[in-house]
Amino acid sequence: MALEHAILVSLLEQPASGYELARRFERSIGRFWTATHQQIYRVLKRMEADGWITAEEIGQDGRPDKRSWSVAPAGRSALVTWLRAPVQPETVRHELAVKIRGAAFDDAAGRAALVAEVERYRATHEATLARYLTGERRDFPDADPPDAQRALQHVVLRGGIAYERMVLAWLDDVLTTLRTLEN
Amino acid sequence: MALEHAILVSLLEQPASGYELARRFERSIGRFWTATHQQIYRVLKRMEADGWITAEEIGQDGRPDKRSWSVAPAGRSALVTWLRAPVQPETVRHELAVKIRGAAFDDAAGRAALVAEVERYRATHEATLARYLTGERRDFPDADPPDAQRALQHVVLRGGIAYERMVLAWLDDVLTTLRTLEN
DNA sequence: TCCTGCTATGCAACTCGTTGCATAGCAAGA
DNA sequence: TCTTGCTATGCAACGAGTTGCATAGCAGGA
Repeated sequence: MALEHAILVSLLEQPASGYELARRFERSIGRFWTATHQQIYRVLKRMEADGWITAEEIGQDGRPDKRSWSVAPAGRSALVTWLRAPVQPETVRHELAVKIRGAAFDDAAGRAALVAEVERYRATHEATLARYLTGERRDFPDADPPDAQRALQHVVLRGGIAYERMVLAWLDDVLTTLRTLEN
Repeated sequence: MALEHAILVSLLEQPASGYELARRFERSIGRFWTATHQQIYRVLKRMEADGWITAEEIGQDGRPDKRSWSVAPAGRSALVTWLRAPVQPETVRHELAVKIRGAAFDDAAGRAALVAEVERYRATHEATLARYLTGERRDFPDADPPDAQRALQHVVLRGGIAYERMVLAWLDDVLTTLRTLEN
């Protein structure tokens, strides 16, 4: 219900083609909202029909043409309306937590496999944290960024960093707990 | 794709009716997996057809009959198969983060409204943390719980507590940032 | 007495998200 | 030369999740 609005924010920060949006959703925006290129193209079409965004055709030689999308006034006012509506409680899907509780109904071999899986999972989160920290040093070197847009981007990034640190600490707790059960 | 498995774990921990499951999903399981009663009833029907669970009819006077579900051997082996498969990367939907970045494109009045909204949101998370801590004191008073099932439930609960603490700290950061922008 | 809320289950319609596939040309490496 | 991978867009089908509504009896308070 809010993919439209995530796209509006991203396009206001910087106009983009569907393909570029999909890559942003893999990177920075994917930190708090995931979407595939299919969803994005479908929603872009609907948003164009609603007059929320307008396209500029860009011919490129050697590559397929692309359509660069910008936010129209109607899109901007739709965004503002949504911004001022109450925040919906977040919906959570932590598959790993289900598996951890499920491990009580598997045997020692299954729990050993889960330990390996948690270690793999931990490595991906460690890599994500490293990526965030690199991005922070690159994009926010000043202690006090001046404009609102950058300050808000930074505080959201700090949220991502805090989340990853919390996850890593918890996964260590999980590993300790799982290993204790093997004795 | 994994609601079935969350239900299997819950029913292995304790058999339940669809209605009771729905309440568990509002409470403890909802910490890491949300589901409405509609989803649950539909999935239970499919799981019964697949022979994963069996029902025991319980007649109650003064109340509608209920069907108490237990996990059949086929369900248990389906769970074990799933437990040993790789964990899918979690899909995130943080509407609030979208709104925070979107606030750069609203005016001072809109940002003031967002501050109020973040405060309301913060209060719900503070209440959730309090609920978790109360539950922890009630269900895990010992330093070292003996059996695997309880130890695993506890480590998942500690994850929920760590998450809520992280969110509260981040929301304070967000409020400070938003208020700085007003000057 | 009426209204609200709880237990208990379910249908129907709709939207959202996922997966597989298709096109098409260029660049770079094996 | 062949294959892989990247840019760039899209269709079709399916599965998952959401919303509104319906039934039904009991308990408790206004």
